[in-house]
Amino acid sequence: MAEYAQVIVDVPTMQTNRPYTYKIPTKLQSQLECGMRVIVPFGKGERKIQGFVVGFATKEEFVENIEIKEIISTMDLAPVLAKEGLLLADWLAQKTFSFKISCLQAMLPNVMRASYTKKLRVLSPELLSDEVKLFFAGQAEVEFNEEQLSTKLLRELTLLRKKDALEVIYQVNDRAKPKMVMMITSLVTRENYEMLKKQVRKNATRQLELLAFLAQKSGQTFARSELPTNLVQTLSQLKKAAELGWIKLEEKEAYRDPYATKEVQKTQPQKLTAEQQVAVDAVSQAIDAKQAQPFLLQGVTGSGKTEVYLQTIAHALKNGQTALMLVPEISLTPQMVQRVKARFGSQVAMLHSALSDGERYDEWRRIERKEAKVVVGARSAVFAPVSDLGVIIVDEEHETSYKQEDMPRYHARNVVLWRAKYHHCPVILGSATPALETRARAQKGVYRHLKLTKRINGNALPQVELVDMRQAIRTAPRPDFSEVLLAQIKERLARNEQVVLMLNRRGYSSFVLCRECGFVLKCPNCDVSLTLHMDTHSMKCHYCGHEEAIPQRCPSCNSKKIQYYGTGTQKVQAELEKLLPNARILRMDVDTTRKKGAHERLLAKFGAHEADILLGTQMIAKGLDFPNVTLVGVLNADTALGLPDYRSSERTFQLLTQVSGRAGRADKSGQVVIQTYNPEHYAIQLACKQDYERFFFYEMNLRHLNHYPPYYYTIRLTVSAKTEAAAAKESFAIKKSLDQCLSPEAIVLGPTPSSILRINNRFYYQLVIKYKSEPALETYLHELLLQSQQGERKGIQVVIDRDPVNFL
DNA sequence: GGCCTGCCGCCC
DNA sequence: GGCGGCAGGCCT
Repeated sequence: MAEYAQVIVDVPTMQTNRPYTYKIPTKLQSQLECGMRVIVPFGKGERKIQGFVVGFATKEEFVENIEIKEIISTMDLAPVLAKEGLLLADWLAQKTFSFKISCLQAMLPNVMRASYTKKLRVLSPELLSDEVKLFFAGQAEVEFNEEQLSTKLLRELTLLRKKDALEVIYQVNDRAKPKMVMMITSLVTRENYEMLKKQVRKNATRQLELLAFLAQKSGQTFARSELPTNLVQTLSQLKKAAELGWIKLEEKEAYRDPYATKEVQKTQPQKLTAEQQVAVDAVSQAIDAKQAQPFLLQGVTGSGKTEVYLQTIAHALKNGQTALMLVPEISLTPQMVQRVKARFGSQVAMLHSALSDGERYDEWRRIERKEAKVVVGARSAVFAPVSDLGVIIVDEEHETSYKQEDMPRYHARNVVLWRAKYHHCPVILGSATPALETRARAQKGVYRHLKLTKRINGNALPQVELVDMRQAIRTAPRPDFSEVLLAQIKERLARNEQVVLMLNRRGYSSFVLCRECGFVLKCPNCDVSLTLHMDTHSMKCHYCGHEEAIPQRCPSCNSKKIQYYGTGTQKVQAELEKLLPNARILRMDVDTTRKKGAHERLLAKFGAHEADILLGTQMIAKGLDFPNVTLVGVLNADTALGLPDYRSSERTFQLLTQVSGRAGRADKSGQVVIQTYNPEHYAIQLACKQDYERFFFYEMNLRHLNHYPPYYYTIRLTVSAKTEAAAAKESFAIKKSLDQCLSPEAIVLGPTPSSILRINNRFYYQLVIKYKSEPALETYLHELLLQSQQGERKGIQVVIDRDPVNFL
């Protein structure tokens, strides 16, 4: 047995990718394993911190003349991370320029992240001054936080500490406690009942009642809560009953099942179309052959991708294997979840952001203990502790929400591909509008290309009509509604059918502008205008959360001619109510869906036809399936097109194609109306025709000409600081060292101020590196990562983002 | 000379 | 984050 353990330590703001060596105390020699969490002393102050055991060493393996400290204790009886998780963390840290500790933490449920508390304890009470005594208020131990103390008190406390009159205690708190329930098995039988009864005092009525109760439940196991409370009040009474041999006691883990209340009707596999059958067969063969083969399943909306997913999952389960399915957070709500639950019942574990930390931990435990064989979840579910994976599915694989925006900045799709290699299992990347990178790999044969070209019900794709707003605005009854669209809406309402209206939120919110002097109300902390929120009657900043009252007079010129400009969902709703006073309108945006479960409730309401029009932002475009919706209107197709992001065409195309697919999914045919100021733009034209293939080749050509992915790799460096000068200085310094390490083939854009220079009183500059092959770059960026930690003290932050999903 | 303060490097 | 070390400044 090794004497020493390698530990990745969790020290806030001081992160290394180097493990530290600790001595294993004899009492832990036999039980310590890789992947366990431990508590170790760190630094001069012997501060206690959490760490992960990632390896072992013997004395010969290191020749260093430093004092080796001992592990204090373990936090786990069994490893919380398997070997796969540890290997994956190494790979992630390397690929995403992240600290290993952040990768390890990302794989565990939140509750396993240590929380630290600091306490002061009195050793020599006689040395304390009156002020310090007041601080302790008669207690021997007090929790404290430097920031909350006056400098005078702090100085005094520091002095007392030097004199050993006080000591600081660091504590690591583990919040991961499985909820336990006491299970009782009755050992009282008809045979021994009389005998046991004789042993009880005649006047002990409670005991006799209990015995009678147990005789009724003979041999059964039940929770303690099912025992009438008047029979057994305390745990010691229970234990006594166990001693007498009346019952057997057991502690069992209780799970908080967030879906427990809902009864789901079980569904059977549906009959497949020829195309679906080809897809299911291809993936099933790869499952049987244990091939780590990725498939691109490209199918128009309504072509039955989900049924392909479900049947391949069933195939994996039949082989005794498990399955992992990722869906975008937004569509993780009602319908997709229902369909998976309906097929696989209690074998399904759900992981999504609406779960409480406790619920999430319970689901994680169910997976780890192999009680759940099918895992469905959003981005972070990609780390679910599933073993023996048979197939992994990524639905709507082009969704940008699969990319994590903070450390570790991973793309779930890439993690999936890694895990598939590890488990030797196939991957299905499903989408109607695959990311260009994905489709390009299918072109090259890296992914196998499966196509679903027909809608299941044989319906034609919806008719799409473009409205050129440059013309239409002249006769439009309201600036956001053309005559054509309004007429179409009225027609549906008359037929008692439903309508979905979408507006692009980006650049589409209400702000306040003074018509006298042109003053625009801006956030005091960020370089953005404040957005009007009618529900709270206030002006809000979407970046830092700043909130203030709606001005009655212009703060600049004191004119009363200050009014709302632009269009938010709220304003559109108000317009719509004026145009169609009898229509029932449901608004769905960030504001109306903030509360837990609100998203679900709104959709259920719309599904039950309690509203005629669903008005919302991007979130309504995804995965919804309402048979009675026969008209989809897009109010502003092009607001995203003008953004300085090379992906804006791709985004617009995807969004329009997706939302168009929402119309007429069942027996009724659908109509789509798209209002735009750029009717001739290729992304809009081709989205109208639902022509992904032409869009793909056209866009690929542009990417090739402009040196963008998938022809080039990109890395974005963002530098932020408290002053603009500091941010600029640091970013130019980085640019200089980059020039030294890069080959002439690489392209560096910038440094330039970010599109929003100031957010929350920090200034942002950015650099973009475009390259094909740069052997020295990865090493340089890892050095930059370690270096950037020093800068953090001076308030300079550097963020390295490989393959960023947006350039803003 | 003594001691407070700010900055820097290191922590198994 | 926290601690010791070290350099520079000002007090008595």
